[in-house]
Amino acid sequence: MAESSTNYSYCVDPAWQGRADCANCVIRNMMLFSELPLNSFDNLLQPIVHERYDAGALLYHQCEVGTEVLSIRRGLVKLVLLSADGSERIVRLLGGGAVIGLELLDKSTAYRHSAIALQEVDLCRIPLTTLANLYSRHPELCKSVGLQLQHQVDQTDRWIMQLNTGKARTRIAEMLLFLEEANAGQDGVIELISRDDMAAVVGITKETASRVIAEFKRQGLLHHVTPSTYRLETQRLRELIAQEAKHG
Amino acid sequence: MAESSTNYSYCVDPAWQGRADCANCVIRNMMLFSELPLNSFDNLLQPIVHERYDAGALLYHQCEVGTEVLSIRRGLVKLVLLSADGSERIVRLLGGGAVIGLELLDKSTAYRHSAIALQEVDLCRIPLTTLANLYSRHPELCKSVGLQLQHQVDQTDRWIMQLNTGKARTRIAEMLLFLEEANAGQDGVIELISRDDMAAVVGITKETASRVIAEFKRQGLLHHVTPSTYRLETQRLRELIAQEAKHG
DNA sequence: CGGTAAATTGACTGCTCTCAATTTACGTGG
DNA sequence: CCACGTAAATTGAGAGCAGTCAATTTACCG
Repeated sequence: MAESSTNYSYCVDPAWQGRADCANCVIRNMMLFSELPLNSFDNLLQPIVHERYDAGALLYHQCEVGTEVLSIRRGLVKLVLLSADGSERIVRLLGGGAVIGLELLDKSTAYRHSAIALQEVDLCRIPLTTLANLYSRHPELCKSVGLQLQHQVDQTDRWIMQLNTGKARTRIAEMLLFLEEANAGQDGVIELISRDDMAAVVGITKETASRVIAEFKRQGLLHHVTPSTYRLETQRLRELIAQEAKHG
Repeated sequence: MAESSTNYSYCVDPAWQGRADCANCVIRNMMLFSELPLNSFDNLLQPIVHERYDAGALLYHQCEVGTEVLSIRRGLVKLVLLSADGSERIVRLLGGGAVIGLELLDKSTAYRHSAIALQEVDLCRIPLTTLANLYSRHPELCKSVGLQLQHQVDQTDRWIMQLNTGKARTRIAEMLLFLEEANAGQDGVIELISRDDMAAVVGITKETASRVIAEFKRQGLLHHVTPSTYRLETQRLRELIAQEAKHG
């Protein structure tokens, strides 16, 4: 199991930031406020801030008292649970369109996970007060929140079923296909995550993850494209998964 | 992994049923409609039906087209995902106060799991039309739905972290503690689930589950109380879990 | 009391973990 | 641009835990 030896740098001063322009948001149709009329964002007491973070940045920390919900515009974010003994487990990977920190709406004051950027990430920080403000004028916003939660439930169900069941080879294969979908992978080209992160996703050790990935490379299921990206042989990966399943 | 050799009997004609009396519901304060005024339930076009099922009854089936959300009043229900190869995985255990089938609100037509009673279960079937009806008059109902979803997210996170991580002994111990909480166990007395179900919960084989439970009995962590119930030594179980963690 | 399903137990295999060594990749500073 | 240092990834060897298959016992329902 992965050790939490890493000290994630807390990005207090993000590389890029500014007041968000929700009305002209490029991916507005996938975002939390997609159902709201364009003029809803005038006169907000607290502005919605648009920020950019580098890979590795800590967006918020488990148990930290929070006052903002984060809407991801671009890039991949991991939600991590820390256990008593220092090991950590990744319970979700979320990309553009996802909203994290929604547990704050549940009367609680603290975030329930640590959220860490796995790639360069663009996001909007939405203060709870702003959300309450918008909500009072647009109750239908609640439906969007419900959809967000339902998506997270769905992802976690898949997490258990596909990524945390079966042999290591199968799990890693499923994880690669998952990454490909999350990345909206052009032509099956994805950015791999670290072996530690793979291990924390599928519940094996980093050594086993490394062995499996190395084997996949040798078998031509993974092709080096650029220093940081790989192309997946998605069809063959799917066959491999089906094969393991049949064997039982 | 557990095989889906069992054919669950579809309980079309439940043992006990009648129109629900929501205004006088004994556990109204934990239910979906707890925030609604008492007179909201008059003039409903479609009645909310109260039903009772035996252990083993199939409440609904994965992929079945559904028109009702189920509010559990009493008893334990498992949500099961079936994989391509016939193996199954339990992704949630829900008791009184939980609402299942909420994925139907998400524009989808089919249930995403199979729901099966693990004990005698009392529940209310709430037609989607009734829910829409109530919702139009009481938008605050949306908040209750959000809470339900958030609870399910929280349970699934714990599921991955505690019940699907570590050695078999640890997982089973965590599962027993989970059952104890779900049962609101009097004095730590719980009704055990089958070894197959345990296996499908924590992701091991039924044989390993059996070995661990047998060992726990021998070590006095589990005491026979009645033919169907056992008392847990919760404190010692917690110590066992902490022990395994330290060893790492 | 008999029949069937569930649980237990055994023996053996095989996968994954663990610990350790080595190689590769990467960012920094010369 | 290259040299260097550190972190990440790869690989090996051995042990241990869980999976598999099979036999036996126990529990439960009629």
